[in-house]
Amino acid sequence: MLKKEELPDCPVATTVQLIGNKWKLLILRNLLSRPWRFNELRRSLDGISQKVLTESLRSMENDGIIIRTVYAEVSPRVEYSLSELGETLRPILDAMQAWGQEYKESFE
Amino acid sequence: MLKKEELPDCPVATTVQLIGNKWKLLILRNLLSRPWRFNELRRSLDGISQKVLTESLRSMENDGIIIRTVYAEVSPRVEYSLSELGETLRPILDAMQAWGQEYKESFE
DNA sequence: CGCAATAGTTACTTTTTGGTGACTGAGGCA
DNA sequence: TGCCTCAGTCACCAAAAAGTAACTATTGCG
Repeated sequence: MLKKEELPDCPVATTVQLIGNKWKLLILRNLLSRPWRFNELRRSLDGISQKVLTESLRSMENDGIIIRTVYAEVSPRVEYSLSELGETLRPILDAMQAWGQEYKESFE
Repeated sequence: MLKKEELPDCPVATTVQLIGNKWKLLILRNLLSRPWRFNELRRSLDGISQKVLTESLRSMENDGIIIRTVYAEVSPRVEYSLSELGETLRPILDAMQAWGQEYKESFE
């Protein structure tokens, strides 16, 4: 979790620092609908490497926007879900989704 | 300007491909209020190098979200402003601004 | 026993990105 | 005359990000 002093003055810059990155945004897009397992995310995010996926998940967990839950099962199951804070990011992703939709439709 | 075939299926991924990058988002934040000159942007975006600023501006110009206007004056004046398409990004930046604000306030 | 799946970590290499400094050319100013 | 500003470009080098491959532990299954 970032400390207050490490945050930029500008609110947009603050948001960008936490989620202004390709893979984090795509992970969030997935987690908005339901919890996802590690390998499930990996298969869904075309082109992401295991390393980058773990690094992104760790970073988002540290920032308090996602929650990692380990189920003591066979075989091991780890689920990633949005925290309450993560849920509050939904309007941003919704706006991006809407814009992308419009943009793509403008080509038809 | 990207062609339709180069865009990912997912609308969020499409948006991310165009503006999912630290400096582009901060440039947009500035341009939402008014047109900015090159060196004015450079001074405002703390830590950006001239190279990265020009590259970001060129890329956004190619994608049709900003407009570069050269005024034949002494000394040369170049202004960057949002295109109509760029204007439609406002809700995304607004959502990011609102979230960052809330997030920062949660530390007080 | 040996293999498969899960969810990683670690070390090493490669690719991409970004930074630095020099240069442009036109006019303003002391 | 020489230096300043503006808005860049270009070449080169360093740093950061990402890819790759090997390895971990656990348990079930045939």
